[in-house]
Amino acid sequence: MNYKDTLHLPKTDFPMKADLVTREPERLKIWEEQGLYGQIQDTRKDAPLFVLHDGPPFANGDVHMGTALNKVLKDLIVKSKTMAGFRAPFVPGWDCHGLPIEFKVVKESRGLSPVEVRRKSEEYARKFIDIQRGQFKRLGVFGTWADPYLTLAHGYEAEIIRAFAKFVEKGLVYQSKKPVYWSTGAQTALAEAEVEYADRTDPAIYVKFPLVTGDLAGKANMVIWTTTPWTLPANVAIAVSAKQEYVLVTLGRDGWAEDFFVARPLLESFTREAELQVYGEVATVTGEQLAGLEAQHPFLDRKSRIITADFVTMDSGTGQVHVAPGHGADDYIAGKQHGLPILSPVDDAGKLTEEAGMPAWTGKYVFDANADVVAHLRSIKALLGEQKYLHSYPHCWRSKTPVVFRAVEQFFIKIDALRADALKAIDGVTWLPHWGRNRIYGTVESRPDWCISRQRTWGVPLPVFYDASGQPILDAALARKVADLVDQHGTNLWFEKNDAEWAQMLGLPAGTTRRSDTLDVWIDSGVSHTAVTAKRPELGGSPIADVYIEATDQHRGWFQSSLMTSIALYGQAPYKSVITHGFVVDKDSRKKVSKSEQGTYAKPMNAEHFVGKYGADIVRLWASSVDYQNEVPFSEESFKGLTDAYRSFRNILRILLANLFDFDSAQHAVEFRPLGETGGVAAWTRGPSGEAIRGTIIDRWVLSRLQEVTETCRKAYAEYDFRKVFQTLNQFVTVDISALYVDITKDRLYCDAANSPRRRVTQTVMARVLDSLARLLAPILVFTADEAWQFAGRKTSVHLEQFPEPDAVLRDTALEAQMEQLLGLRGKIGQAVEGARAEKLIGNALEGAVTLQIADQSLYDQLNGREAELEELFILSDLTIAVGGENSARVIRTTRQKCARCWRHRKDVGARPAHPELCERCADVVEDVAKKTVVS
RNA sequence: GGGCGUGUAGCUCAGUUGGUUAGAGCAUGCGCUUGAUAAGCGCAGGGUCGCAGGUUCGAAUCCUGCCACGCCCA
Repeated sequence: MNYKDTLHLPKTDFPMKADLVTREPERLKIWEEQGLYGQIQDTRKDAPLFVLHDGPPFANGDVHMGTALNKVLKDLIVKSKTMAGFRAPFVPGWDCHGLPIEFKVVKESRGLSPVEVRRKSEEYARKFIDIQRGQFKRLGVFGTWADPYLTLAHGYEAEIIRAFAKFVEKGLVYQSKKPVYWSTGAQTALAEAEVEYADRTDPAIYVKFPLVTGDLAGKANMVIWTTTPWTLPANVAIAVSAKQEYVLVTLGRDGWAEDFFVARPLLESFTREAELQVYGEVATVTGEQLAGLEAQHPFLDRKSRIITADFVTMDSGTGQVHVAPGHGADDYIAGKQHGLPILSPVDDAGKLTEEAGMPAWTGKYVFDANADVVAHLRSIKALLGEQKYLHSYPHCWRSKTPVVFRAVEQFFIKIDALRADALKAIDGVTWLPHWGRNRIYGTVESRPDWCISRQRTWGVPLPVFYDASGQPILDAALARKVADLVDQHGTNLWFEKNDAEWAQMLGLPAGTTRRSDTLDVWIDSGVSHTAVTAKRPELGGSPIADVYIEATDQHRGWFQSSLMTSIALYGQAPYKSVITHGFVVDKDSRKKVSKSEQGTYAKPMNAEHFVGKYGADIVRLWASSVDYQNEVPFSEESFKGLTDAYRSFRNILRILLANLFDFDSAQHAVEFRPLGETGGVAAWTRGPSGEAIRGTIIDRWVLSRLQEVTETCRKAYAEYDFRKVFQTLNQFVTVDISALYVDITKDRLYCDAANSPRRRVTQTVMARVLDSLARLLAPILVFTADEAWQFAGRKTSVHLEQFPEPDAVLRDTALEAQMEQLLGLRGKIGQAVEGARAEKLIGNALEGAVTLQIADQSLYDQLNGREAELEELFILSDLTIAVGGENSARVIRTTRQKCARCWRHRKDVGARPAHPELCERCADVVEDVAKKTVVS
């Protein structure tokens, strides 16, 4: 007879195949229709507020795995905080202005007017905002997607200008002609964060400067070393090291010889590299003694003054440094100290101007002019040596052209006025990982004044007017008036109206002009604490957020720009804690995945590719499984491994659901109760009849483990340690639930009478595990957890729920320890069974008769007489236990008969004459089933 | 070149104040099951814990140096 029909086999419609790629969008649509995000906020209306403030991604390019990691991590925080009982709104944003967009637009169509460039740039930004928004939503990220914050919104732009007004009011803004990083490719000043270093070969030359004052006038020469010959037209001084010894030596070659000053430590390397002979030493002086003398510029009618400076090192060169205050930061400072002129005879495109004083070079790109300068120096016999010099040199991150230092009129924010407060504020912030504190501290400690003006079109205009004489009017009230107009009309107004119209609108005298400079985009995103955090009612009205989380490069970027502006505006940091994550890098090349490299990868790196191939839940599982605090190596291979982890989660949810097919918790659930005096062990009482049933070891153990897992996960979520959540749940699911609990309880679930107490106990435990698992997984597997929740018969989304609370009554550490021992014994049995199998004694373990020898007397005493429970626990038919020796197991073939229904080999098979093939338990069940069938 | 950080099995990661034979999941191999079945279970192989010294009865863990990689700075 076939008894299969009398079993309670698992049954569910929850599909084994996830098919996330088609199913996720359907669920997404339902969530949207229900307004799930709004519902979540409603359920948390009165809960304590937790604000994660979104750092705005740039509105350019597709969402790649790096962006996806960032956004998913944010979502994991927001969702886990929500489920921990907070009201955690998420307002996503985009950084919309800036060079990369303008660059693309200008490249596409040349010769556009500023107004047209801005219109196209906005179009471009909005296009990518839509693309990215779609991709972020598809990843299951919840937030106010219909109403994000955009730095190009009129209201936001107005706040930027108001912030500027405040800076002006506090006397933080000044204008100065100062050397800045200048991109000749993009024709603008660059922020430090926009500069990247790359190798480059330049001519390194030694240049003669004859002394023209002092005793040695006409008799001795200075000699400098430089790798930027094109800056020589701007030379106004030569710096020496005050305390350093300089030796006057006679140098020459091929019959020619002259006297030169050279720093003693560099004499050897200089003469070797310049291939000069040392004919004799004439005198020795210190740098201080040289100071004040003047040398003749090699090709211009100008004197170059000898000065002392700290930045002169003995690393390379001659110990005499060519100083061009218009072309270097150190040079500028030295120039200021000594009252030297600031020359910068280079135009926006990096071409030498007439001011350079060399008509033949006018219009030459500076890096091309190098060769002309060298040739000219050689022809006038001022060149003492030349080499090719490979060095790491700053380049523009956008145009990839080498950067020049160029002095232009720019506006700056005085960092010195903010530095002390900023450093103090840094120590009031929690940095995660903790070394982030040092990172930003060092950056803030050493950063120079903030150059906030840009010669670009796609940005917020610098709200400064110039009087008839061309002097800037730095006036907060005026800037605020501009802000009010911008609030209504947007910043396009600045470009659409002319000077006269602006003067009229603001009541300024005729002849007042304005310029086309825009503000550094780091100001845009840097004031989001004011334009968003403080302004959005749902975010609580304070500019201070609970947490910022971005990639590590933002220590120099957004974390810092936000900090400095916040210090200027409020005197405090805009965040309570800052978390950083590493970059996603290609596993093989170790190359960072970034937008500017997009399209250059051999392998796909777009989030869309992986979402479309595997599903968002897999991408999220990936994000939760990696060590995000470090660099995150990424390959499709390792990504595939996660699909297996996903499957184990899904299959567990499925088998739990399936085993609960005839379980109605209101009707069948048993109660958990402490056992009282016998200890913390839990027992159960059945509802209606009230008889006490003690759960078996495995039930009580799983419940205990569930409490531990719950506690661990809650704590890990609170510490943003998602990897730990992943590991913990993964192991719980694969080992404790799948390999142990589900496997062990199959017999009772399938074969016991439907209402058998131990069957209902098991289902009660499984229901509890399912419930906890779905909640604990919900922030990570947003779609799958919700799907399981729905199949568990819940009418609303799991995302409206809270995390389970660990129940101390159900925790039983003594039992856990005992289980540890039992699992050790289980291992011994497993090995013995394998052995017996290899010898063809048995096929499967149920055919074996196992004798288990237990070394520990007290364990044996506890187990003796509980063979039936142990047979179930070890999934055996025939177990005998003995004590002594060491833990071991022996297996022979059992002599017991196999029950045709439960397939176990039992002593009592055939005890019921009516059912000769069955064990008693199965006979009872079958008879009961038969009766019922007759009745109905 | 300087600062910060990282380096444990093919992959993703655990390794408590130093303490038995360094663990888990996945992957691999070999079996079992066919009543979770495009599933489930078991067993096995796989690591000189980046390298070299040192402290210690004992080091993946503490110290020093080096190597590789990353970020930041020059």
